[in-house]
Amino acid sequence: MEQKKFYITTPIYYPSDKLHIGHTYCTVATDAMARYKRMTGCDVLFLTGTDEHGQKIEDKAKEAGVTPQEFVDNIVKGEGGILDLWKLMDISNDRFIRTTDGYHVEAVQKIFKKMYDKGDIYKGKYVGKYCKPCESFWTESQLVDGKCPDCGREVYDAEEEAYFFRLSKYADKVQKLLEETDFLEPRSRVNEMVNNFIKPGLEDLCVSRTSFTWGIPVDFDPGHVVYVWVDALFNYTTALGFLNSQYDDYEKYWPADVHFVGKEIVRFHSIIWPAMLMSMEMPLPKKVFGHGWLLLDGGKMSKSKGNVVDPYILAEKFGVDALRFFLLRTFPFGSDGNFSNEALIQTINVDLANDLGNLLSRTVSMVGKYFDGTLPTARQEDALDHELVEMASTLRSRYEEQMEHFAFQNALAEVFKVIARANKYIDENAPWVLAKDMEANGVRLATVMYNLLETLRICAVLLTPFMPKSSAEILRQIGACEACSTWESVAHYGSLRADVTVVRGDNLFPRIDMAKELEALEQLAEEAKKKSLPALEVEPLLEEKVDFETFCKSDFRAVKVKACEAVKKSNKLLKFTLDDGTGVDRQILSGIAMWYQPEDLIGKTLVAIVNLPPRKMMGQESNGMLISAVHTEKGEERLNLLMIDDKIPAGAKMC
RNA sequence: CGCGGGGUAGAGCAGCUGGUAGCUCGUCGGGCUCAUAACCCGGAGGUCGCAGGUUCAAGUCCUGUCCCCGCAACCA
Repeated sequence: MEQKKFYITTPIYYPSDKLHIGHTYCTVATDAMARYKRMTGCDVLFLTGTDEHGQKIEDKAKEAGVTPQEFVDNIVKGEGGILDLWKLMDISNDRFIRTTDGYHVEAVQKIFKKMYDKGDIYKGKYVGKYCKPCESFWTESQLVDGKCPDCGREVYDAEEEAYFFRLSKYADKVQKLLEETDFLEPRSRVNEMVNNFIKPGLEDLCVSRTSFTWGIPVDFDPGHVVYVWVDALFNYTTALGFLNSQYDDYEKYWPADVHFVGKEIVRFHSIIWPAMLMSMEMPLPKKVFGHGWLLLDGGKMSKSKGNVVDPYILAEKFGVDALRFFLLRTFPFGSDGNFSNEALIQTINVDLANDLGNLLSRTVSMVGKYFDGTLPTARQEDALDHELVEMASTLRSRYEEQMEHFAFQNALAEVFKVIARANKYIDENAPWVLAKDMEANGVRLATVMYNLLETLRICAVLLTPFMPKSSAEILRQIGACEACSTWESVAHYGSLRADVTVVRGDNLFPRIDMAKELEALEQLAEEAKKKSLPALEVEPLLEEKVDFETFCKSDFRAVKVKACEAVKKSNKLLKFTLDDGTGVDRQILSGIAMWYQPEDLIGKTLVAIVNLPPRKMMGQESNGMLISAVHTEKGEERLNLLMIDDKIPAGAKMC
C-alpha cells in the first residue's frame, strides 16, 4: 500500500522579539498533529520557520546597533532563541525555513517575476499619507486624529511607486472557496472574512516597498523590495523546493494538508494566499485552520502589558510534557482560552499526577508486590471487566475521530475517561482484598492487573503525540514491547504479553505545591517586569517658570547631623537632630529610612530648606526638609541625600 | 461607526441538526488503603445576560436590547 503523505505547517514567526507561550501553543499543536500522523503511518512533512524581513526588524536592529541579519540570527539561533525553544519543547519539525535563506530568496524573486510577467503584478502608485520624521507611509484609516499614529505629527499627501497584485481579480473565486468548501476552519471565521474583507470589495494589494531595504530585492527593479505577502506566504512551497534546487519535494508534498495559523493571520491565509496560488496556477492547500489565542486575565498578551508568559520558565519548572499536555488538554483549539498558572498547575496535579501518574504507580506497584513484577499467564474473567475492556479497546476510534478534526482537547478527554475508569476498576476489584488469599484468587488478581496494564498501554500510546517522553516512560514501566507500542497494536486489546514484567520507576508526574509554586512564579514575573523597565528614569524638567524672587524666599542651609534615629512605629521616617549654625538644635523628620541607616549619617553635612512651616509627622515636629536627589532605576526609586563637603560650616547659606 | 466572538452552578468551560442542563476544580458527607495526603461513591448548588416571538416543546431558531473581549494591512 502506498504511504499517505501529510504536509503540515505552522506560521513562520516574526523574530522581532522572543517568542512567548502563544507561539509555543501553536507549534506544540502542530507537533502533536504531526506526531499523530506519523504514528498512524503517514509520510509526514512538518514545517516551521521564521519570517525575517521588514521594517520592524530593520528598526530593531538599528536600535540594537547590529545588522538586521545579525539581529535575526541571534533571535533564531542564539542562546534561548527560537531553535532552542523548539528543541526544549520537543518539536519534531522536519524542516525549518528562514525567509533569509538563499534558496527562498531566489525562489521568491522568480515567483514575483512570474506573476509580473503574467500581468497579475503591475507597477502602480501607492498613494497615502507620509510622515517625514518617521519615514513611514500611512493609509487614511490608520491615522489618529488625522496625524501620524506613531509620533502624532502632521502627515503629508505623498505617493510612491509600488507593485500591486491583482487581488480583485480573484475575489469571486476566493469567496466561493470560503463559502462553499471547508477550506477555512473553524467555520465561524468564514463570515468574518467574507463580510469584512471580500464583500466591501477587495482592493489590489501592494506587494513591494521602497521605504525600507531589509527585504528580498525585486531583481528587475532596483530600489524595490518584495513586501511580506509574496515573501512570507510562499515559504510553504519554497521549503519544498519550489523554484529552487535546495529541496526536491514539491511534487510529493504540495498541496499542504493543513496550515495551522493564529486567528490574526487567518485573513492572509484564507484570502491572499489562495489568490496568489490561483495566479500561479498552483494547487491550493486543503485546509487553513485558524486557532484561538491564549488570553491572560481575559485580555490579550502583549509586551506592553508586561504580561507575556515565558514558555522557558514553565517548561523548566513543570516539565516539557506537562506544559505541552496542558496547552492541548485545556483549550479548545479553535477558540480563545484563558491561560493561568493556577489552571496549569491544577491540570498537572489532577490529570497527570492524581489520575494518570497515580494509576501507573499503583498498578506497577501492585504487580511488583503481588507477583514479583511478572504476571502469571492464567486468566479468569469477570463481569466487572466488561466496561473497562470495552472502553479501552474502542478508545482508538474515538480518539482518531477527534484528532482528525484537530479537536485535541476532546481526544485527550476520551483518553482520560478511560484512565478514570481504570482507577474506578481498581476500587471495584479491590486487588488488596484478593491478594489476601493468593491460592484462591491469584488467577483473578492477575487478570485484574493485566487489564490495568493493558489499559495503560493503550492510553500511553495514544498520549505519545502529546507527551513523547512521558509516554515512552509509561510504556517502559509497564513492560510494553516495541510491537505493542504502535498505532496498530492499540486497536488490539491484549497485545501486551501475558507474562509481562513491569519495572518500577520514579514518579512520572510529581504533585505540585500550588501555593508555593504560584508564589515563585509571581516573583519571577515581578523580576522579569523589572528587567523590561527602562534602566534609568528621571523626572522631566518642569515647564513652569519660577520667578527669582520666589526662589530667593527658599532658605537653603548647610546642616550637620548631630544625631539621627529611626522614628518608632514608622518604617519610613528618620528623625534628625541638626546643627544649623544658630546654636539651637533643629529637628527634621525625613522619609528616607528605606535608603539609609541612621547611624551612617551622623556627622554628615547635608542641605536643608529651613523656612518651611513646621509640620507634625507621627506625633513629632519637623522644621524643614532635607534635600535629596531622586531618580528611578529599573522601576525602582532611588534616593541620595545631598551631602556636601564637611569643611562647609553649619548654617552656610546656599544661593 | 463597522465587523467578529462571547455572556450556562463559586471559578473555568462542554452542550452539532430544538425534546428531561453536563464536565473539571472547589464545597459538604461517606468509603477504601494498592498508590504520588492520591483513588472510589453520594449530596448541595444554575429560572442557560435581559425582553419579546416562533413551536406541543428553546440554552439550542427569530427579533430587539445590555454588558465583555477582539479585529480594522503582518503581536500565535
